[in-house]
Amino acid sequence: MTITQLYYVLAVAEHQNFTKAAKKCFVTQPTLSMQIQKLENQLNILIFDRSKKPIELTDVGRKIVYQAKNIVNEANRIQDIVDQQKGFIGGEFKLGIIPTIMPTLLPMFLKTFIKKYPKVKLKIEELNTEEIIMKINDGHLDAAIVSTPLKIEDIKERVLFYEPFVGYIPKHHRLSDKKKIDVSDLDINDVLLLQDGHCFRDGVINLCSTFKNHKEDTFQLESGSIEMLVKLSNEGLGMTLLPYLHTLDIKEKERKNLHNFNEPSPAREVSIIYHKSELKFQIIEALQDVISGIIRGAIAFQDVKIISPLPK
Amino acid sequence: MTITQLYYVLAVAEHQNFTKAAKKCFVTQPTLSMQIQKLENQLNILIFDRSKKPIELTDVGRKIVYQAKNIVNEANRIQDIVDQQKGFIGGEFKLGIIPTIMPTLLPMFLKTFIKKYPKVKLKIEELNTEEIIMKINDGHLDAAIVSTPLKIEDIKERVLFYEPFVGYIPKHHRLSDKKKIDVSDLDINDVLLLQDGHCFRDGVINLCSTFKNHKEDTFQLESGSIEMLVKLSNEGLGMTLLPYLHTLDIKEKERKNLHNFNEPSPAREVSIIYHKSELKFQIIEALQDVISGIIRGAIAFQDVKIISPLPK
DNA sequence: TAAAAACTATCAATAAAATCTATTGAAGGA
DNA sequence: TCCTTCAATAGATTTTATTGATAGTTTTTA
Repeated sequence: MTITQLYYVLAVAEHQNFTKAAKKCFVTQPTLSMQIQKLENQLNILIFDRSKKPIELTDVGRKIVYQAKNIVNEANRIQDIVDQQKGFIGGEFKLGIIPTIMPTLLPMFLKTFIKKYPKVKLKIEELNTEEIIMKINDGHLDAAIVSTPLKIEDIKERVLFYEPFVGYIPKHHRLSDKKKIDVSDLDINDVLLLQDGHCFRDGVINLCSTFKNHKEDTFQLESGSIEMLVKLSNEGLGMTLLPYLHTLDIKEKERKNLHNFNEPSPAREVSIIYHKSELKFQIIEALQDVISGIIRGAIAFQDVKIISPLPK
Repeated sequence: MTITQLYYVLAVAEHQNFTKAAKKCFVTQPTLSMQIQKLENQLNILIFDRSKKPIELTDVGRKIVYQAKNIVNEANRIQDIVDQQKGFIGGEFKLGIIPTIMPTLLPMFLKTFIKKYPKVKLKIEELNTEEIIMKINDGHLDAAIVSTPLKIEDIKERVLFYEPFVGYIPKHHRLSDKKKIDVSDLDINDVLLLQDGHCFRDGVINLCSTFKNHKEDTFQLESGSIEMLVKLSNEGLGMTLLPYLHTLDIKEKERKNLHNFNEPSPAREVSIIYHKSELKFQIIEALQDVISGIIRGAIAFQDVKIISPLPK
């Protein structure tokens, strides 16, 4: 059994077609056919059911593909280990970012980063925290930028910055006259939230529950984007909370609706997280450096109180 | 990079000698030298420092060996997946057992097991807990039967049974008139112990320390086998404690010296432990089944209190 | 201190394998 | 029935792994 054979199996499993898989592997179709047959003979089982069109995996085949993915992933890490040793900063790097951080942070650091580290091929994906954790664990992501602390086994966290929450309070709201708002002013039933699955939603709920009871299960408007929250709020549907960086995008005439919190302002902790194996650690450090540098100019630091991003 | 190359690297890392490693791999020494050189060239690093005698790993080498172990282990699991699918339970299986369990438990289950699973080639080794943990981690053992809980990272435990402690109290001993003894009766200075390195010794010490101070560093008779403990005890050198299964071997005329504990009787937890990668899991489950079945008939269950096998 | 032993690297030869081109054969659709 | 699609097969070719012999070191032994 060779790693190459496993790689071929994965290609066929993915494309459900020997010819296409062969192209992806830069070999001819007979090569794939023969190598996979050889593996099947050695194991004395069939990995693929060739009678189905398109080709399907057998039951064992499915298990073998799962394991083969593991093996190929682990094998790829050997090169990473070597790169790390050499201090080489380059190669492909897959970074996940949660939706409420992506649109504000990415434009701030991306240009600087690719200029400083031109050999790194950044592949950035917008994912929610749950997906990110899975993908870090199975090696589909090298690192991610999320709201912390998560305290997950096998995953390390490095804080990038603390992003205060800012209240967005439309005209005629009961709080619109207060210059600075306080956590104790908040009422969960009056705060517009993001849809389920966003950790910023959970952070806000945690913040409100500090003083009030849990959310009542009455009708509640929920939105998929922070931009939309602002619009809904302008319609008079309630106040909302924004992460500080999002307030930089608020239009001039709406800025008067922004109300800072009394210090210590509630804030979310934003970190870069990665697997404890610390593969591609040099790139992770490079990212941390660049982002921290950029942020130092953007967020004037204040006294903050970190709100957990975890549900319940 | 091939799995074979990684396997060669592991062999050399283990034996610190190309020639011996080659023998273990059933190839000639030049094969190893060349394949490892090829890998080193491809990665453009040195895995081994050949200037040292015996050969040592370089810093990167150490990391690569760690990862190579992962990969080779995961690769071996492919065959296990196939075996599992076929319901095949066989192949070589290396089992470690601690000295205080070996002589009583092994005869009880061995015949049944090899009769039920004739295709499994059991290789059983008597080792102490420390050695067992090392060998499970480096893959020299597939599983082991030890006293638990150990709670060691990367090693899983499955409880087989709870084995109560039984007092062996010779004539004229201060406790020999009590029908049932109590933990609080014990005095560490009066209990014959096994030599250092036996976890049963540590268990007994833990048990005694529950009520008394630590062992005083005066002269103390210590024995290497439980059989010997009984003999020493018969000589009037003190009482001793036996694991329940050992009491089944006590001669008829000495049985009157056995004194059970008041419930909850102190007991040791006996488990089968194995690496978290769960290689050869079907065989581990088969062993568990057979042993649990046998034990159900041998130990009438009672209320027990588990004593930790760990020193201090 | 010289000789022997132990050990790894190198070389050329060879056995084994992976891969390629060309072709066949089977299944599905027009 | 005749294409088209696609995997399997055959035979040739290239690549790779392995071997035995040997050279060059270092370590051990006498």
